[in-house]
Amino acid sequence: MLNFQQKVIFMKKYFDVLRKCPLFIGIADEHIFKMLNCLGAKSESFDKKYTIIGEGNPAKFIGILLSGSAQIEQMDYYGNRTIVGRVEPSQLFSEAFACAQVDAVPVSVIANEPCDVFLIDCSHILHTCQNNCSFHQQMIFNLMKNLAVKIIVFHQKIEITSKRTTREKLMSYLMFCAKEVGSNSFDIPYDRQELADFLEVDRSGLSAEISKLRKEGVLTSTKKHFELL
Amino acid sequence: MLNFQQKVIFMKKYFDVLRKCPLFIGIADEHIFKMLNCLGAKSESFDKKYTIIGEGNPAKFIGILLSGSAQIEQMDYYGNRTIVGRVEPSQLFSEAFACAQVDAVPVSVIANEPCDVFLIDCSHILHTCQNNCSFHQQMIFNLMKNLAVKIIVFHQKIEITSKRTTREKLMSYLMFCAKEVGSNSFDIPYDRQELADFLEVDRSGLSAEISKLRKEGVLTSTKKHFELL
DNA sequence: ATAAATATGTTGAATTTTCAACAAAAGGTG
DNA sequence: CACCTTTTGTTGAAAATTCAACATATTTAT
Repeated sequence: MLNFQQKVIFMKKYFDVLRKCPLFIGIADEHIFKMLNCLGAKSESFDKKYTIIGEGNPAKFIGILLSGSAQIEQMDYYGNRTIVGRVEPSQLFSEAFACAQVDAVPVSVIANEPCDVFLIDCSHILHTCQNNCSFHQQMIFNLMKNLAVKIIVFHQKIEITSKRTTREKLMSYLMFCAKEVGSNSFDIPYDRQELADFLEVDRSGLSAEISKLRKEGVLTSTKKHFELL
Repeated sequence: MLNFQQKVIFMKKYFDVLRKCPLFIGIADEHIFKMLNCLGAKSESFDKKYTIIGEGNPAKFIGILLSGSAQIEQMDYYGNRTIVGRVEPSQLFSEAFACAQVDAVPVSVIANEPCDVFLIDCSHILHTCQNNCSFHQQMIFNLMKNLAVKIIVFHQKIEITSKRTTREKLMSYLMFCAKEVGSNSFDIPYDRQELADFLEVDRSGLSAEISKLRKEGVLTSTKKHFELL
């Protein structure tokens, strides 16, 4: 009951976020509420650094991030972290694992800041709902497109991390950021350790490389802000 | 007309391959022929080393590999090749780019051996066909699941290539292969250069590492056959 | 405001990779 | 079978990464 109340609060508070969610593209505003009920969305909140979805657990839920930001992380048995990607409000997470119905999610989804989320039981997405909700087909189509876009993002990550040197990885990444925002001046979402874990390099070596690039006049940077010269 | 004849020949010759294609799961045999026509599938053949889909071109087609094998390759501006993955008969390729409707495919699909393929114009998949083919929804669903599985595969690749040393990358990959076939004795699909390009390491260093592992008694191998001890 | 905790930058040594060049083995072809 | 081509293995030198340890900012909490 309490959860139901929170769900209603979230739906109102984050309506603008929800209508931008890839899951609801092409679906009229007035139907989004109905669908979230139909899908049995559960509302949850997570504090900074908390695990939203834990590595190794079965993939039960598709997540919609409503506020805050989260990171997709992979850990190997040596404890080395790889940051696979980042989740911003409106975006889905864990949808691939839910759709592929994997026994064990190979990543963790970690809250970077306090996060509000909706979690949708994937069985409600993969099987038509009892009410035979007419928007289900549109949603499957949306999910399909969303997954296709995520694969493009993976290709971009491979293009960056397949480079052999820290400098090349960093420059590939920064040039990609610049291209994306359409400016040589931009902020990156990662701190140094996170950037290192995203680029799959050593943090201290990354710091050294950034200093070197500064001295060479290739870029200026303060913390998370970069400018390519 | 000639192409239509070849299409019919392919449909008959490769029917067992087609019915295993992720696109046609849950669709009765007798409907697959009809659908391929409905989708306007084009049949094509490629010789070894030929480019089936070229990097930089717009994503127009979803491919179904009927025979042979193909590789997904990425090239950077230095000419360094990264092998993203491999395509075996029955599998789809380029479907993510087609579904995401990208302007420029970021990879090339290269025939490893002589290949027969079907190419389906993605507009026929993304928009309901004129005949309002009743299997279209099932196909979208299948495509969605297929894309989800491919994302899992990307996570596996990242788990392997995010390792920092050639040895760790190699061992991760080999252990993954062993797990997949359920035996410590298995063949890999790559030759040395291809394996190096898949693991994103130097070929000669990879050869040296394999030799070292042999001497240490960790594995035996001849060409593409490996056995973990 | 101060202390504590976290993040970033710096450095040198050890390890590892890459690169280039070549040798040896395997495969294909006339 | 001999020749040519391709693949694989080997090596040493140069370059780059990682690792550990520490210095310096910066942020957070009390």
